[in-house]
Formats: sequence, structure tokens, C-alpha cells
Amino acid sequence: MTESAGSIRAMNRERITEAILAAAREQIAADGASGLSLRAIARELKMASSAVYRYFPSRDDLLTQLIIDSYNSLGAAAEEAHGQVAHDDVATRFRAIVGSVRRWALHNRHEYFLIYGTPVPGYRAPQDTVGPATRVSVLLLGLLVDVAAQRQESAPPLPEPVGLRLAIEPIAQFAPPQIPQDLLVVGVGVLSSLLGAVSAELGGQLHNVITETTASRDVFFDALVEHWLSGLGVSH
Amino acid sequence: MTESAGSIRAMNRERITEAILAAAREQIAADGASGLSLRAIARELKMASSAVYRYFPSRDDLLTQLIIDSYNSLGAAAEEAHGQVAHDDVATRFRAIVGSVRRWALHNRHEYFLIYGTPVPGYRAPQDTVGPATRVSVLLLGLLVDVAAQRQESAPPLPEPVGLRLAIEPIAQFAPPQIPQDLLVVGVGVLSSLLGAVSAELGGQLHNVITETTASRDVFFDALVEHWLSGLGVSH
DNA sequence: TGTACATCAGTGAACGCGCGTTCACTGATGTAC
DNA sequence: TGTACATCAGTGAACGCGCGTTCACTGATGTAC
Repeated sequence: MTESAGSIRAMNRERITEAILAAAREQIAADGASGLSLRAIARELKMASSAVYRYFPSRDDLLTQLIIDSYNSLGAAAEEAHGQVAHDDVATRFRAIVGSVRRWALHNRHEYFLIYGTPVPGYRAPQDTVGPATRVSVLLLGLLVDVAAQRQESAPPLPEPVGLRLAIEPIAQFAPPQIPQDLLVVGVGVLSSLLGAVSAELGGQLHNVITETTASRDVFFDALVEHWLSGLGVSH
Repeated sequence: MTESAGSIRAMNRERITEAILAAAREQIAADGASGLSLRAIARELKMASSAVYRYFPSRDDLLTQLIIDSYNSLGAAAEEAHGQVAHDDVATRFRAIVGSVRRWALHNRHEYFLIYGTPVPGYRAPQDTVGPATRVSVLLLGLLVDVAAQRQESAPPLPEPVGLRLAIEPIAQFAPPQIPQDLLVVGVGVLSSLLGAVSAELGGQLHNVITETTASRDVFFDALVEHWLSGLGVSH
């Protein structure tokens, strides 16, 4: 074995790794992911650029860690928001989740684009990112279970397009079996709608569309949320 | 005056400007917008890198032209698709528009991210882009007029949240007055949902969610389209 | 507890590369008379 | 139609910058006996 957990080295390592990540996050917040530079981080931390390589074997590995951290930050925000509202009201829980995602994105603009923006050419996210990436989805799937239970009274059985079952098979494997297929499709749709709405807001696509004040944007987003709720068949 | 329209110079200028743009588009298709390099373009065209400056005063101006071209390419695709279906069937027209947007994005991946992806840090789109950027919206607004006319029989008057009218004022000014406010909100929502769904598909966010075959993705997207249609109140 | 060796953190220089932009200059095209 | 001048396109060198990554090296921390 190499070294014990609480050794001076281990603690320094922990501390400096954190400092590198913090400097990297600052850089991303300032210039976006494309502006992330190992040399700039080293400069900020007043160490030789080569020293960073003692902590991350390459720029891509650092990027991966940042992506994982961002997913976890978003996931934690959503989980906390969801945990703070009454569990028996599906609509409120839904509003808490999607609202927290949007709020997190507004406060962590570049981190949002890091995980949901234009894919970095040449970069392929490794397997370690998938767990953290699913935290919001897990929350929504849990919610869909209760939506399904509540809807059972007035279930309008829609015609199932050929091939849809096969198409959504990956998520169906992962999701609780109580969620009917059509609700699963709508659920995935709502999540991508949420990301689309947030991206549009952050990306300036709502310029000349929605009044550019915080209040107006909030009101518009809330209107979308209510629309999504009715699409899910949740009475409100 | 400087030179007549059909002069040798004017023709050369036209030809070489086009060649620069074509090379730039190829580069974007290969590496994304961040990989766009004036020097690489000059290399490709076998001219000195400084010569490019006779045609575009800076990299940003070239980027602007590419963005405008991409918006126009997308707009033209949507308009053509819309023009080829029966005008009296709103659902079909809607499917044609959103389907063409998705198809254009699948075939012009990086151009899509150029206009709807992560904003380039430090770049601010000038006024010239707004016209081309609205072509798809204009199409959808035209459609909403007919949706509104068709819906009038069973209009469910929803409660209007405080401030919503103010929030959507910019688009309401621009849109035909026949479109009621709630429909306008849903319309903007559908457009951002469309972009979200396309971004998710292109960005790999549907990995482990939707089966990764062309057919399955088509089926899933079509299911979303039908969901959006019912959200618009269009019977189908 | 003390010593010999192994591991690790950090340095500074260097490699090799690419970029956007400027500038003085040459030769071709266009214009005015 | 022909000449004198103005404009334009394209060149090649240079400026000044930044980047990721490697490598031989020094000094500190940790480990085995």
C-alpha cells in the first residue's frame, strides 16, 4: 500500500486537487469550456504548468471531472428542491424539480452548457459520467410512478405507434415498470423540452420573443411548466 | 462609383467569397465552430492567410456570415417542406415543419450547433442575423393562425397568470393578432421543445434512453410531434 | 528510534504546434480624360 | 483608342500570443527494517 488516508501528502493532494478544480470552474464560468486551459489554471495557482499533470493526466481528464461535478451539482440541487416540498402533491413536486433545474442553469450558465451544450469535438464522455448524469432523470421517473397511479382513473389509451416499444426500450428497462409507455414517452419529452426551454433562455433565443426581465422570464417559464403538467395529465 | 456589377473583379470576388465560405462550412462540419480557422481556410484554398482579409475583415465577420447562411439554409428547408403539403391540413403542415427542422439538423449537425448550440464566448450576433433567424418562427406563426381558427369551437379559456401578457409582449407585437395569447405561449414552448429534442438527439443525451437506430429515433420523434400537436389542441 | 531506500510533488526549460492580425509591397484590373 | 492614375487582390514575412505535453531534475514525504 502506498500511503495512509490522513497523511500529509493525502491531505495536500486533496486540497490542491480541489484548488485546481475550483480554478477550472472559475475559468469555465468566465470563458466557457472551450477556454479551459491547464496553463491558465497553473498560472492562477502559481505553480508550473507541468505540475498540474501530477493531478490530472490530461486536459480531457480534467474536463471529465468537471462534467461529473456539474452533473452532481445539478442533481443535488434538484434533489434538494424536490425533498423540500410535500411528497403527496405531484404537481408541486414537478414544479420543484423543473424549477430547480432552471435556477441551477441560470446560476451556473457555463456549467450548464458544459453538460448540455454543443458537444466538444473529439471528446467522448467516459462511463463515469452516466451515473451523475441520471440524477434528475431518476427524480422525474420517481415522479412519473405517482403520476401514473393518480391517472389510472381516467386513462385515455392512445394508439401505440409501431416500433415505439422498441424505440424506448433502453429507458423502459431502466424505469420502474409501473410507468405506462405513453407516459414514459411524454416524460422523456418533457425533460428534453425543459432543456430546450432553458437553453433558449440562456442562449438568447428568446430575444425579441420574451421580455428580458427576470420577472417576465419567470412568468413565461411557469406558463410552460403548467403546460407540461397538463401534458402529463396532472390536474392542477 | 467603383466597378460595374459584371466586371471580372466582381465575378472573381463573388467566386472566391463563395469558396471561402464553402471551405469554412467544411471545417465547421468537420470540427465544429470552435475549430474554424482563417489560416486553415487559406491553406485549403492555397492562398496566403492574409488574403482572406480582403474578403472578410475578421474571423467574427466570417462567423456571422456563416450563421446567417445556416439560418437561411434551415429556413429554406422548412419553407420548402411546408410548401409541399396540403395547406388545409394543419396537423400535416405542422409535421412537415418540425420534421424538416429535425432532418436539416441531422444532416447539418455542426451548423445546427452553430446557431442553436453553446453561445461562442465573446461573440455577439449582429442585427443582420435576426431576419434569417426568424424564418421558421414565421412559418409556425402562420400555422398558429389557422390552428386558432380551427380551435374556436372548443376554446377552453384558461386563467391568465399575472404578468404573462407583459412577458410575451415582444412576440405578441410580431405575431398576427388572431393568435390568442395562450396559443402563442404554447407555440413558443413547442419551438423550444423542438430544439430541445433535436439537441438531445444530436448531443447524445438520448443515449441509454432511446434505441440508437435511425428508425427508433424517427418513431420516438414522431411520438413527440403527436404529443405537441395535442398540446396545441389540434385533433389528429 | 534511526537509517536506507522508494515514492511523490513540483520545477523550469523545451518541443512543436497553431492562431488572428498587420504591413509594406507587387502586379493586375478598372476609371477618367 | 490610348494613356495616367487609382483601386484592388494577393504575397510573404513578421508580431505576439497561447496552448498541451514531455522530460530530467531536486527536494520533500513516506515506508521497511
